[in-house]
Amino acid sequence: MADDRLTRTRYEPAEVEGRVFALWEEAGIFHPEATGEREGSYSIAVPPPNVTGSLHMGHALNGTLQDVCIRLARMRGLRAKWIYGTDHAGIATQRQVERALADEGLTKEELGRERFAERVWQWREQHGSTITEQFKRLGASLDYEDERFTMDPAYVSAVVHVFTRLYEKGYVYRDNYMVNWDPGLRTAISDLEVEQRTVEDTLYMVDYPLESGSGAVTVATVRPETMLADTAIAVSPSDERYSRLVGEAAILPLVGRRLPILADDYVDPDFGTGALKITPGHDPHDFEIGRRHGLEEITVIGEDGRITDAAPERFRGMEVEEARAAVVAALREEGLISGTRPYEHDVPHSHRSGRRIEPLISLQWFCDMSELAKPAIAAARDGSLRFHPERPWTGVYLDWLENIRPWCISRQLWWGHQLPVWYRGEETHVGPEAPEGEGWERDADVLDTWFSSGLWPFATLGWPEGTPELRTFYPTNVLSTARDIIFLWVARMVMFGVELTGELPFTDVPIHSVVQAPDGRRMSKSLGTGIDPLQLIGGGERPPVYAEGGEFPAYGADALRFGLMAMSSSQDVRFNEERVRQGRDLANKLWNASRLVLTRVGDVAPDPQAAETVEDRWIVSRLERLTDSVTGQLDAFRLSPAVLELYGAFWSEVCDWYLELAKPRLYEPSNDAVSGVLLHALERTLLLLHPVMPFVTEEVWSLLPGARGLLAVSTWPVPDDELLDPGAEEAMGRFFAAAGAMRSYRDEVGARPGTPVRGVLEAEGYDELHPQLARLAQFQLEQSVPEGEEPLADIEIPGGVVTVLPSDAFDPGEGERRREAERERLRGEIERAERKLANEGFVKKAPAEVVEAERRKLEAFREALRRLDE
RNA sequence: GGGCGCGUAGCUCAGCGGGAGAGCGCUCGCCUCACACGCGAGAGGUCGCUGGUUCGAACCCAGCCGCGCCCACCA
Repeated sequence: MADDRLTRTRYEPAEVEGRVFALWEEAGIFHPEATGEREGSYSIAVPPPNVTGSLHMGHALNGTLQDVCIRLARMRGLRAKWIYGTDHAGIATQRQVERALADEGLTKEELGRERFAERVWQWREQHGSTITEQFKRLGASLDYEDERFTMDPAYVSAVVHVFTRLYEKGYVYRDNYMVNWDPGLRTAISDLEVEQRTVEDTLYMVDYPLESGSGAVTVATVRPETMLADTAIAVSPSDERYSRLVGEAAILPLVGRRLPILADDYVDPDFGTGALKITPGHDPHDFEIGRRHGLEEITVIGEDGRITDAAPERFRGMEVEEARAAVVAALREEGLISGTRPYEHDVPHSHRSGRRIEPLISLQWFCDMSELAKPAIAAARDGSLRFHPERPWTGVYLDWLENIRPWCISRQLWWGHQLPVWYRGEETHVGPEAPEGEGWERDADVLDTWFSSGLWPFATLGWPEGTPELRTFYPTNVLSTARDIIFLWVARMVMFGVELTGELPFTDVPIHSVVQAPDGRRMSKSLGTGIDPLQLIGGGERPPVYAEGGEFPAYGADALRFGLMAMSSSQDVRFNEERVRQGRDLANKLWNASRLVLTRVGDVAPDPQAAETVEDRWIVSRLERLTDSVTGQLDAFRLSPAVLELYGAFWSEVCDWYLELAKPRLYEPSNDAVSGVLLHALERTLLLLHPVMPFVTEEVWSLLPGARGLLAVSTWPVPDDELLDPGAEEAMGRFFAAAGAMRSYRDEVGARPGTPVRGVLEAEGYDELHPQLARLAQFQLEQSVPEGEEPLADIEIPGGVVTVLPSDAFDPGEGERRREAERERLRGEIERAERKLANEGFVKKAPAEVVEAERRKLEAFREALRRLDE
């Protein structure tokens, strides 16, 4: 009956995982039928990884979390679909391919746009399956049979449809406006792709001579090169120093342009000199001021990051840094720099290229978000969209939406969704195809990747077509992510979802930890702080963030999953290999406990009703409580407590106590009753642990007696109050305390291993458990103190004492030492309790039951001390 | 400049108003017929500091010190 596999004393993930995963795939359980009914269905759309990406710790954590939800739903009998697919990831992918081309000595310009696109598709062919294989290694039960890509034809047409629709509604528009220009990538980027970095700059004081010839206005700037595009000087309306100059003009040095001096509230009279040079072409604030006052917008820095022909000839073609030096030198020559000082401030940088952002006025496409944001705000307010944990993420989400600004959606890239916009002279057409007639040219720009990602939960299901998939699996249930893309992605999906489908795309948004490197830095490939999840699963080289170096053992996927769930809560955590090891140990423990049970049980079915002893009724009862608690934690997305509770309950209650208690009966020839309970305990453990540790649990499940299907589609247990037994729980609680006290006694007294201590049990409530207590505590319990023997000590246990008799287990001298120590402790406890009860405030104001409990404790301590002193 | 969070055992982290917890590490004893990736027993915390509220505070409030994150383009 015992399977050969059960002879192994180690659980070997490498041997099991591939085999078990194949079983799931063959059974097709990851691909639910699209019945057209939303009722009875459950879905999650995976945050699509970059097509050419590879699995990092964030994927592993988020993937596990989602897989737990999906597996739980599947076990509840729902048609559970975990929507799979990848993102074309415009900038990231384009850069990878460009780098590959560079290795061949090519540039994308040499290839041309079409051939470049072909190269990207080829690249995707080569690298696109990597991440899929890695998700499988993790055990992720994604619907691999129905994989999507954001550049699939159907997806592309969904994107075109959305763009057109939003254009027709007036939300999407084209404007000449100030954007964040990334000089490295040569494209505009959105506000969210900009990060502030602290930079050491020099603040220059520059004198601008007045047109009247009587003196000069001094302005402060950290970017002297932009003065070439100055079109005004602004001062505060309240600044008396300058009030007489308002309406006059200054002459721009090096250029000679006439600069009107105007008053604007934006200017802070207390900063710098109180006079501000206005450069509408290269500063967002100045741009606003310029528009308010109708100033000319001059561009001296081009999209290539070089000085344009709008500047004096001697500066043209220079890089920004170069131009700055040249301008400063020229000003110095003319004696116009009246001072400098070091200046530390935050400067926008491109999140992608790391380059300093060049604010430029550029003709781009924008999406006005103000109307779209309204229902997204309402959904979070009325609780139909729920973040987990609710605080602080609901607030973070709302703050952003309530201050939302237009979104620059066009990108000057080659890889992505090309804008469905055609131009002919002054005419503009928006739609899937060019209008009739000659001479229409398509806009060369592509959309921000997040524009297409925003459609993910429904475009993957075939929207805008009313497909069976869409009807069955939309709206989805859960969207799980780390906080870093709440704005970039989550909020936009909500806005698009409501606008386009009329429904929230999901209702629950668990926000999980960001896993940091063990040293607290961000995990990143470039910093060398990343840890490859696959090397934890299958073993591999330890990265240098670990001082000790060496190799990771092959912990296995279950171990990694457990470790990630255990270490991640709501706040950021440092990666903790110990948790992964704990997961491996748990898998091994489960394996070995299963071996014990499966190699000994009789031919019976799991049966909680077979309980015949207190300990049987106790473990059955405990398992119901565990089921209830774990289910609640999982439903609330509190994975870490759930997983730690499962660990603790299985290890200590099932293994350390119950299995040990069950052994004598298990080893008897006729063991049906205990077998039924043991199998029930094992079965319940496997069910509860399966979403987190699918591989070991499925493997053990296949070894259970009797024909059964896959654990992955077995029924998630519902707690049954009928099986609770508070009496048994209380009795066993006393039993554990007694066994603990007796074991401590043995240890402190230095009892010889294997030799029982003799004693007499003089306590209430152990009738049935007498022999078990003796066995597990290693005592030889006799009926009464024999004639002529002098007891050595009393061990206090719930409901009485164990009187210790002389034996050859230890030297009695040790006993007295221990008794004295115990007296000390009790005296301390009594003093503490007396002091508390002497406090009038406590006695008068604390709830009666608390005071009463304190009195009972005091009495118990006094009683114990009396017994010791007898 | 706004906002949020964190500081609990050597380490990584739970707990968030009624006598300080887990895993690892450490100490002691055990290769006990499921498991040494194991079993049993222990040691180890002024719960960042200072005030306050309360009969009672790691937990609530205020201030401070030290970290971190998000949002924000005062030249």
